[in-house]
Amino acid sequence: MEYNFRDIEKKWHEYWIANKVYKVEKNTDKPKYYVLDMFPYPSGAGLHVGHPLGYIASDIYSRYKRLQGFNVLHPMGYDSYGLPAEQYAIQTGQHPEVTTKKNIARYREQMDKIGFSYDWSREIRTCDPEYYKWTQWAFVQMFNSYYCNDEKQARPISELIAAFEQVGTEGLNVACGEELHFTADEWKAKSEKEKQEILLNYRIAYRGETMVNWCAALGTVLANDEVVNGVSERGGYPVEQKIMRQWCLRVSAYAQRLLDGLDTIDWTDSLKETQRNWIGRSEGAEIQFKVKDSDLEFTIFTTRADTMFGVTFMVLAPESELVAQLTTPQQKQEVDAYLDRTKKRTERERIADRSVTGVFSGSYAVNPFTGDAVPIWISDYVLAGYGTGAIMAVPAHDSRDYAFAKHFNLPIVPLIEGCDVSEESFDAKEGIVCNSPRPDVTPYCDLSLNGLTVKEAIAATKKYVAEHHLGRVKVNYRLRDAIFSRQRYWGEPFPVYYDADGMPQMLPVDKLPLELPEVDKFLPTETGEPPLGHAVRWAWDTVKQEVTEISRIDNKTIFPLELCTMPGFAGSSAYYLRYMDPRNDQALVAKDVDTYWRNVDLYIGGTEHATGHLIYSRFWNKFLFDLGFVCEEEPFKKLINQGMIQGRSNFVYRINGTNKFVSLNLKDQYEVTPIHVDVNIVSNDLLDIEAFKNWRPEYNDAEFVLEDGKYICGWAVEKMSKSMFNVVNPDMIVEKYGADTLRLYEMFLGPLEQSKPWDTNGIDGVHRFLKKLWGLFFGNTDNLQLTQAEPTADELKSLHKLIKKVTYDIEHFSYNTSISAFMICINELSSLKCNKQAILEPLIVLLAPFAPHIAEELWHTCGHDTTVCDAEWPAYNEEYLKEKSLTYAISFNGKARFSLELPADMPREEIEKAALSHENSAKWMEGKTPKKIIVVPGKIVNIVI
RNA sequence: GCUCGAAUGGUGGAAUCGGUAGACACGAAGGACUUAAAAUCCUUUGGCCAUUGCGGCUGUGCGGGUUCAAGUCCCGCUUCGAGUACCA
Repeated sequence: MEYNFRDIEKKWHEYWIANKVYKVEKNTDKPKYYVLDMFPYPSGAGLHVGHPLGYIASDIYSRYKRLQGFNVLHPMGYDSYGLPAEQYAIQTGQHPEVTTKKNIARYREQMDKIGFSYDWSREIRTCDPEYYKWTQWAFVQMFNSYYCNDEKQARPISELIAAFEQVGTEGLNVACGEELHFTADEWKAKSEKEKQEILLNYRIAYRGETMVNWCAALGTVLANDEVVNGVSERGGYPVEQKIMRQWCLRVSAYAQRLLDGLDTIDWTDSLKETQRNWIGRSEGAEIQFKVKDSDLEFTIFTTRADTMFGVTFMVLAPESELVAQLTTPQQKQEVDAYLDRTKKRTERERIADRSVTGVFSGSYAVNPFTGDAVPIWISDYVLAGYGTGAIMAVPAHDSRDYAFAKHFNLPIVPLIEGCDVSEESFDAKEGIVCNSPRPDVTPYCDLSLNGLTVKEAIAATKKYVAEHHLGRVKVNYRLRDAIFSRQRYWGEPFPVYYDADGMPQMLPVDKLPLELPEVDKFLPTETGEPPLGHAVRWAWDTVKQEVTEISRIDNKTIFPLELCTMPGFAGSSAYYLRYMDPRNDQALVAKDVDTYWRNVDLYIGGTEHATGHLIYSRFWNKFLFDLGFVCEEEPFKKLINQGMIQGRSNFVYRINGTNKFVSLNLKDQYEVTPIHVDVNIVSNDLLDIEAFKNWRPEYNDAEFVLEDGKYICGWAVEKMSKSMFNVVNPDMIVEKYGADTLRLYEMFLGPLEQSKPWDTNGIDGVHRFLKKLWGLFFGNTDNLQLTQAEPTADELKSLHKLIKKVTYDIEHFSYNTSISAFMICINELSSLKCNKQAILEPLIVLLAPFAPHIAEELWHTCGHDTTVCDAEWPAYNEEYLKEKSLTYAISFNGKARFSLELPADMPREEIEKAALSHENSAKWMEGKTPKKIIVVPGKIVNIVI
């Protein structure tokens, strides 16, 4: 009987659905295991062959864990809010909901063909009101919370208000936008509006004036991780800096916990490193500088407190508030001109053009350590958003300050013994400090750093600064708060309206979800409001329900509802929690359900989310943890990044000026132009000439220069994209070879975590393997050939070797080598002509995670009426693996020379004797006596002569 | 620039703790079956030399080192990839 994968796969898909084989419920009798894929954004292009790579890997692991007796949660859903659907809607007028539904249906159809073991009854979609109710709910919780630095956790904002009423800001240590100081009486005297303004400074979800990445082409702001190389990640449009009032999440409050948490989870070092860099903790000091001939004072941040004696100028960011205060009348014109020029530059231009620019403010600062007055400059190499937006410049030991000093001819004072700063700065934090203070000047303060190492000098300076109230020790983080507003339609609406004072108010939780209204246009309104501004009725009706006294609403406030929507990462930040309890309308996740499933044991997805989703999710989860809604602080215990599948493009070579194409190895004899050819009409780099002629009309009468009667195409690794004609759809592979072959082949391609080009060239090998396996059961006949005979030692050894190997490999996500092991085992059993049920049945179970369809078919063929998913993972028996004899490599001075078969239980002295007395040994001994003999049991005997 | 990772036959890759490098698969060459093709099976396949036999030499990007023994560990480079980029 032929291995008819089409019938088999169809049959078992239907069976799995009909019998709800993959449905999973909380079951306290069994240990739980939660395997999660990063849910996809359903794009119009459908899945290509790269998408399922991670899904197959996680499916194998889920099925394996289930066979081991775990209750496995393995869900799937769709990240269905986002820019592309909306962009498409603007272009075509098709409602994003329509295209999204269509795309989801296509994704589902494609995924179903591959035979995943998802529990589809738990499917979620981020654009579903039942789902985004809980996204909005979480936002309300964040609005109603602040972050307490002492307790290192989020607390209800009501506690903060109570504290203000009792003691004001006395002893306050909380995360905030700017440090405010007031007494309890002052607080009580404030108007309601003033109080609300102040509270926004502390809320975890707050509205703040922030410098945002504004993308004019998309008409919206973008988060830092959505901007790549100064252009938008989606679409590649230019991005500029702009100050806007936006909803923000105080992610920065969690910076230290996000950093510390990395030590408790099993992620790759490189991914942890990426997150550490993104969080960007740096320890340093804030030091105050007085302005000469003025009462003004300002603060700078530095990690090199040891270089205080080498400060030769100060620099302010152009956006700094200090610029206006410190610019002298004489310099005003020049400074204004500079600010004007800087503002006009987009982020991208600033990145592209690194030339040194700046302007003198006219003011001088007094170095508290030397008493020197140093000029204060303004330059865009200092960033407003980091530290205090002002720096002390030490050109001798900072390359940027150095470039600036050279350009504007400012002094450079070296502070490390023996360093040469004539050509470049000495940035390394090493060496012995000198010139601090300089020997030729009278000391201004009683601190001397001379003779100390840089490390010691930093510590000494910090201590001095703290003791003399010149500043304080400070830790800064690069991680910024997340900007949470998007001026878009296709996203979660904010459950927010504005009261008569223009202050934001949350809708009551029992009114959630606030549903996204219908609009007829997806562009901003004529008055520049976001697209939701078109939904006049919606805005009005929603607020009317909440604000009993309509008259309180200022008539001029036409849209008292928040018209922005939430960004893409909102919906994906807690979706793993919702899978646990997807239909619960009382809670994000019920307590008992949460304490059973807890968190994700294995998360598989791409590295592209390292600084976006994986930071936001961890933040979001920690926040929910603080408020007691979830029981685990980290959402993803173990994380594996599957590599990217690149495209493998094929080329034909057209002889210039003709319609004649020349095969790869002859192309150098002609002047040719390489042309991308659809990889789907190329097989093993051989062009299907007829298909090529029919591919496009202009090739109908193409001529060919062949080699050995074949046309061989060239190839290159490129991004998988339509324009390169290198997109391979999983459906086509499934159609041609079956889902099991696709699954095996994707895993066989190479290590899971490695990026690699898709190359169909080797797929015949794994397909052949399945056919061979099939042949073991049926031979060349139509009937099952299984016997009940006792297996031989060789057969048992072959099987148990496989069990051991496959178990080890799955645990280590080394799927490619376990498939090799299957191939070896099948080859061995084929040559042994093994058709014994006692051997083949456990083998089916081992294969079930990888190739579930054929495994299910053979399992039932063996006479089982339950599904193979409920079988038990076989255990191996070391007894069967024991060798009677071992092959030793006999080496002389480390160089292996010949091999020797020796009994397994031979004692060490006997082994040495046997090696030395072997007929070949005399030749390599060259008549010398061995100095030393090293025996590695079962492996090697090395004779040192 | 900084951080991290990688480099092994014609190709994808294996070598799990430092122990016979190249498993497994593709491709290629030759052969069997077949009128023929497909499918299937068998043999060879890192390079060089010897192939009338055994075999020998060499070999994991480059240069050093540690070790009885290095693809694997250490030092210094080269190339490629990923992330990040005026973060003071």
